[in-house]
Amino acid sequence: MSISFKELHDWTVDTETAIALQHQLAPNIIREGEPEDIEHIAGVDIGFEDEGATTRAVIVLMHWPSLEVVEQVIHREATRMAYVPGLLSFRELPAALNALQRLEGTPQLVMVDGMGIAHPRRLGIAAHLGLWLELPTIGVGKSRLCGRHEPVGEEKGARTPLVDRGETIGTVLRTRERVKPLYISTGHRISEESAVKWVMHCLTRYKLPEPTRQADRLASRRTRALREGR
DNA sequence: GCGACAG
DNA sequence: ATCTTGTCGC
Repeated sequence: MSISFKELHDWTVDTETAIALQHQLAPNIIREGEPEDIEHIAGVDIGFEDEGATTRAVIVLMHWPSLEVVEQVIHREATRMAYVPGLLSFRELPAALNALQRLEGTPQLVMVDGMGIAHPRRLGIAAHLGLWLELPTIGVGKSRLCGRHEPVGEEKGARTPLVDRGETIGTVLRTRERVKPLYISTGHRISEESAVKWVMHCLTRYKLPEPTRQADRLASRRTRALREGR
């Protein structure tokens, strides 16, 4: 897919600049909407190799509603920044964008590992990516960054709101029985309700929705093959 | 000042 | 995130 990459080549910034940028960008996030004419959904997964020196971005493009993988991209590049809670997007987005640029197809919805607006400054990696792509995005987190919530029901589909400073910023969702719940939050151009609905739509027999699960699976499979092959 | 802290 | 084998349980 074609994207505008103006600042991408020197995106490394210091902590204060990153935080200022988040404060500046967050107000532009659109927390409502119902993505339409969905034909393809993309899953984004970021991993690290060489003790963190290399960043690996995996993109999986999947057809809806068959959930069949139609395209995949694995991109590697030098890691730019260290991990700092709250500044994840500055560390992982460059690689994700370069990987997306290599994607031939274009998704109408994107799912990302991590938070959408369920972030201290309401600009988690999924929200930041959505703003950049101007596409609907959903944050699919495996653990909590901020906010509090009541215990979640045990049955699949059980949910409870994630609240921070009096504001509902996401949904804690049980995607499978006897497994830790996921933290779903709006990224951009989609309502919380719709975000949860799409995650549910993409669930099969696993904890993660297919887009991110397939991206994860592809990442570990290739990494393993590479290791065993040398 | 003391914890908490996506991936 | 990543390092790592087997093992207990639905």
